[in-house]
Amino acid sequence: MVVFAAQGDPRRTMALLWRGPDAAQARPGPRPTLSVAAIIEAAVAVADAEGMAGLSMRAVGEALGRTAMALYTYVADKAELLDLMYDHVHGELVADALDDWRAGVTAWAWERWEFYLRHPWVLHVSMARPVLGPKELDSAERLLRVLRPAGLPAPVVVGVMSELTYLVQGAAAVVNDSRRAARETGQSDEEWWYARSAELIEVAPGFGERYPLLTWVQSNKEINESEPYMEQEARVSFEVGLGVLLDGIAVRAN
Amino acid sequence: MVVFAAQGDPRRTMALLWRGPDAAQARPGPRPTLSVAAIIEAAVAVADAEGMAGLSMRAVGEALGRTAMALYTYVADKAELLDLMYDHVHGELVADALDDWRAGVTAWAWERWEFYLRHPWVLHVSMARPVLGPKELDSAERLLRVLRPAGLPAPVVVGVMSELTYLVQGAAAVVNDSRRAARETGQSDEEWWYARSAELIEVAPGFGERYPLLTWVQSNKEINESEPYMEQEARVSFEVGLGVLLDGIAVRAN
DNA sequence: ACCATCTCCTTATAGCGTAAAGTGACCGGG
DNA sequence: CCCGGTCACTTTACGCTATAAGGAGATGGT
Repeated sequence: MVVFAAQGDPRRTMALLWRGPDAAQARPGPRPTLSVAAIIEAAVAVADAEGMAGLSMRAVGEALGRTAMALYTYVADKAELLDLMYDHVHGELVADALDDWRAGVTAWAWERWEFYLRHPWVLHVSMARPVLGPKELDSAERLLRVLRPAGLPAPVVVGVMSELTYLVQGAAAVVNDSRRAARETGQSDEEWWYARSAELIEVAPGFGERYPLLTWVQSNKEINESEPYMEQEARVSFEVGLGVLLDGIAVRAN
Repeated sequence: MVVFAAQGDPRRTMALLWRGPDAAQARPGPRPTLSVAAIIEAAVAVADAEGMAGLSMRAVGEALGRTAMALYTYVADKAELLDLMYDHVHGELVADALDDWRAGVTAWAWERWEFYLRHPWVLHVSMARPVLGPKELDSAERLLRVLRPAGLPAPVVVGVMSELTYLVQGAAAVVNDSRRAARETGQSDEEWWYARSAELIEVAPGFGERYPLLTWVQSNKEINESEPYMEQEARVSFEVGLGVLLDGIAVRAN
């Protein structure tokens, strides 16, 4: 369900992204009862609540008391709407440079973490054809400002920027997917894991001999029962991974 | 389009994964003309060629000269088929420990890179409810063997393992998505980028002043015309990111 | 007042996973 | 040797998706 930038009329989409909707001048025909902004807001609400799979033109229209087709007066198609949604929510991101690049990168990473948990559908928008809206570009520029105090050369900065993004997105995706799985199947992480490991032992006897290292890392985990299993797993991996990555950056800093 | 493990009868799926199909004993009724193995093979071929979005029960059935419904004699549903496909292709992965952990991790990473470019649909299978098939677990155990010579404590190993996976998957996803976009839109990376940057300049004058750091990193790129733009971008980011991460691991090694 | 124009609706199409029911081939027991 | 139970496979159908096409009705400029 990865989706690309609108292909119908990129110029139109870019104008909507950068100039906002055209000023309403008096014209024949009934007065519009919706607006691009209202549609974006409703669509974000639907996507936040129902996920990317639940984001349908019908659902957005219904949230606004209209039919699906009514939306096509305001946006070219679903891909354009998604571009607008994507750039819109990037306005929530504000992390900027701190004197200490390490503190700055850490703050940036946690802001992103929260952001992707708040808007899981954003992870399903492809980065292969970036939207290039103002809010997305603003947030990219700010990440570069955050990294600047480390004094890395340009090619390394680009690589590190991508890597940080992949790390947060990958870990956040695990949390999002496990929450969705728990909701859709009615089975919590713990219930799922308990059932699966029982089956695994049954069907694969001699697990400990065949997988000594998996058994080793698994047995060395401290489990906090107050947090769903996969969420804790992903969050701790994120923290550790971020620390290792920061150490790697430090090697090349200054 | 992220998909989870089969939920209908996990025990059945686990048996298929670990024991293979049951031995065929003579029974009334017409002889089967298909097999789970043949269906998996055909489904992988369809998914490799058409992507996750093109993987439909109808398409797989057609590839085998049958209807979609014929498959349901062999697999419980599409989710179970996907689990079987997922574990099956993990049999292609063979990277194992080398004396030098750095060389070992590098070899592992590039094997994964090629793997995800060969099977783009694998990136759309969620890690929140792992399949837990033998081939997937074998490859996880081997990654742990690759990392062992670095002598990291167990919690760090888990974090690093996830981080390496997120890095390869994230970068490979960009390549896969850009190839798919080029195929579906008939517009190469270069054509797309050229058109979009022209629109960007038109709609956002003063780009250089508003985005000095983006302008800086962009102008410091060497572009090799023989490789599609986004692919080169992703591959170079992957190389650089991997190097930085290895440096970070080295800080904690021994 | 009229008409061009615009918003919004209804209808229709092709494709998805899969439930339900029908067809006919095959094997073991009488 | 044939018959009844069983199984492979097909057809049909349902509700879901994005969106093309065309119609209804409201509005502002002339």
